[in-house]
Amino acid sequence: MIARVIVDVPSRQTDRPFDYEVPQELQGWIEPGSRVGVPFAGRVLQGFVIGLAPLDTAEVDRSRLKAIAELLDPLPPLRPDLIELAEWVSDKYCCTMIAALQAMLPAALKGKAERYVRWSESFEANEPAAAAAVLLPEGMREWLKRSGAVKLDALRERFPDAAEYVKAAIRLGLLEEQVAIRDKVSIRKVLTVFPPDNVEEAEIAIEQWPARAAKQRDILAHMLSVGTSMPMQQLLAETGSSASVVKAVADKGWLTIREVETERDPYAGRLFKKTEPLKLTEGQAQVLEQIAASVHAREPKPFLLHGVTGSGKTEVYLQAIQECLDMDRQAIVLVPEISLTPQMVERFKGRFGDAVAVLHSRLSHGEKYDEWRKIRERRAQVAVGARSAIFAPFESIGLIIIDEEHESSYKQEESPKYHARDVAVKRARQHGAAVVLGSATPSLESYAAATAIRSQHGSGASAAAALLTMPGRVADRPMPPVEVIDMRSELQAGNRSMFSRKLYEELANRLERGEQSVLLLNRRGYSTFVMCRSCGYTAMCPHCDISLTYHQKTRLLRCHYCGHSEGAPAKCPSCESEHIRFFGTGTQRVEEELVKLFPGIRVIRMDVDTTTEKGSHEKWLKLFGERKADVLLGTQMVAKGLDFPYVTLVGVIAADTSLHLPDFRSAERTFQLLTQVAGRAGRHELPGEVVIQSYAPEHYAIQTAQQHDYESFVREELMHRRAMGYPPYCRLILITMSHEQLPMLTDVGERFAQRLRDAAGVAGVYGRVDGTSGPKALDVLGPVASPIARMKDRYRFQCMIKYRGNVDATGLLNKTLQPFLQGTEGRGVQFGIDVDPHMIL
DNA sequence: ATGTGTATAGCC
DNA sequence: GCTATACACATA
Repeated sequence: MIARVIVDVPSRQTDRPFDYEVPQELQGWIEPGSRVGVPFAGRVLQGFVIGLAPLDTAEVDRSRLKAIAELLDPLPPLRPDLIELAEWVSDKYCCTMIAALQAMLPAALKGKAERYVRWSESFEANEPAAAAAVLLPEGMREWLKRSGAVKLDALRERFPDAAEYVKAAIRLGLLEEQVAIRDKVSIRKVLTVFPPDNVEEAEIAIEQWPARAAKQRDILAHMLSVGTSMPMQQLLAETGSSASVVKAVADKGWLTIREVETERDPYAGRLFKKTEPLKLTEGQAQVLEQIAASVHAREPKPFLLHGVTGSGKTEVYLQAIQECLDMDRQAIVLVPEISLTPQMVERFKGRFGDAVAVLHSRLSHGEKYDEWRKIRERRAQVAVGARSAIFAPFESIGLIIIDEEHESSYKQEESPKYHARDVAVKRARQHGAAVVLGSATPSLESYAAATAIRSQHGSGASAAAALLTMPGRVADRPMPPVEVIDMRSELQAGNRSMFSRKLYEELANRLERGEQSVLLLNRRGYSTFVMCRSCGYTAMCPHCDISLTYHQKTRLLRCHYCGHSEGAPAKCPSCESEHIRFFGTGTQRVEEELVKLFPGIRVIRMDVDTTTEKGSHEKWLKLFGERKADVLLGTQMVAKGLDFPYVTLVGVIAADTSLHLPDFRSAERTFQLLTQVAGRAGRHELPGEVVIQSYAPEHYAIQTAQQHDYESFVREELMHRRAMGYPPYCRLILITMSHEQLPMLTDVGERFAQRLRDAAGVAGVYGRVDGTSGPKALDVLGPVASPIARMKDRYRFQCMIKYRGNVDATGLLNKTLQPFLQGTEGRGVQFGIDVDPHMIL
């Protein structure tokens, strides 16, 4: 038997299965999905078995075939459907198979090889004279014989200058080298104390316990009164005793101490109040009925649920999931990372209790691994999590929900650069599951897929979807009135503050009434750079074409892209002027002004500076929820999914900073942000109000957001996209190439682009793709210098593939790239491919 | 002939 | 990505 193995080498050259013999003792253990250690180019690497085959089908000669060295898990961590999905991902997003496979597993399972050496008993037995003659540093011989296999690192640490001796001993055979793959984290074990089986006897023993061992007696009595096992730590805390005392009782045979496998539970000790299904509004009920019907029919059908903010989408999700669980099938709920707040988790845990596994990036590797195991071992039926939860190892998925489907956090920016929405649609097809894409502001791609636009052009990013709408808020609460303030006329009227008179007034009102406000600063455009006010010098990264950002906490300048950091200069390095200024974050400046205008105001500031610590995000929100602050001030993160009853004012400081970025989605992003943040006001009894400040109040993205008019926005935006020839009227693939030397890069870039055009020509699809609809076509734009023209000391150029209609663009790209990289032409040039890119910048 | 450095093919 | 290998060049 041979196994086809994908090895853990992130390179296109090794991106294919390698054949290995399955050794006798591992027959029956190894299956598709197993994680193994295999010898590869003179070392041992982790790999994944993606298939088994008879020995005679091996692609290389028997003599060249090596055997699998190690099996890493008793149960294969990948299910067959996930292997198939990985193949689909690697195809669609032009990434390596290993990158796709790794994306499906918790990081804890990315094992690395560790080297060991051990004293060879057999060598010593066969050639005792030679063994005795080998020169080794003082004490090493004894240590090695005593300790069995020792880590090479440990050996080096203990005998720092022994390299030559050790190498010689290995060459001779006196020391054996071993390699094993070790995981980053292991299953957590907790010392646990068990009470005695025979309670009566123990009670008698307590009566007769020697008086001078009162502490021991107390511990046994405590264990008896509790009656169940408990962690050692807990016992010590409850009795105020020490471990040696417990051990003494155990040695007498009255208690048992054992290591017990446990889970790291990030929500341990938290009680979630059980909630019952709420009565649905008519709109909610109709939507639920359609989704439930699809779940029951096991139809792999996508729905686009367009529900205004506050229309009660979450309750619909909850009840749809219940339908799914009743059929003994499982459900995945994706939420944007940023809105994966305790509030959100509480709603799911409250309804489904322990059946919920929560997966998000703030968990430690170990915690994530444990939540993942809960799913694989069928102890959880609902996975709630960010992007990567789409790969939750369920057996039979009935429903996949993507909340706030327009969020850009569903697109992974590293390889594999997948979009969770598209993966969801594919996975749903595999399982016969329904998909619900929910949003108050659907992405144009999804909206186009759910309406006629797609059928006209056949080029939507997602499959055709059915459109469901919930136009009204729960309890018929009105959408909050939105006022747009023209900041240009504020300036004309002599107001040079960042607050308009209106916003100032409303803030003052809220303070007086004891109500709360949310202030949003559209962060893009503001940054924390360093500039000299005499000569205009700005601090740049020496490795990347990007300005350094200033971190107040550490007083360091850091590069966002490569991590380079340096001390902040006291005077300008260029002109020696003292007038060098460190511009703080935008939110910081707003906070300063708020405090100046409203002395005594309690402000919670949420931005990257204040929320990097684990749990800090939750902490601030909790404080705000308890009304311990008057204003919640922040960047995008305050716009998402928050729900506080006393928030009656939402202010947007500068609505249009994101409007004029050179990105075709900038209007869409602005509209989404404004609509979402406006939805934070007046969700409960108290009516809400929204104030938007802008320098471009006539822009359609701001006008339509003011009217809460999604349809009008989409109509206008689609016209622009069509005129400019942008998605959803075409599709894009961004190819970024990088090299240390510019001439080499431009040369290779030109040649590769030409090769692509030739390939498209041969396939008969080469042609201009612009706004007008037409037959299928593919165009290659560029190469041009990337917006960040140098990163980590490498120059960057990019090409854009633009295509329309049913063109296999990724296939064409793969077929062109493969031979290009094989040959000597593309030497040293790194290629990065982003299918359906989000960041054009 | 032997050592040191550098480019690169092939990894099963 | 990494390593063994080949080849170039210097050293004795």
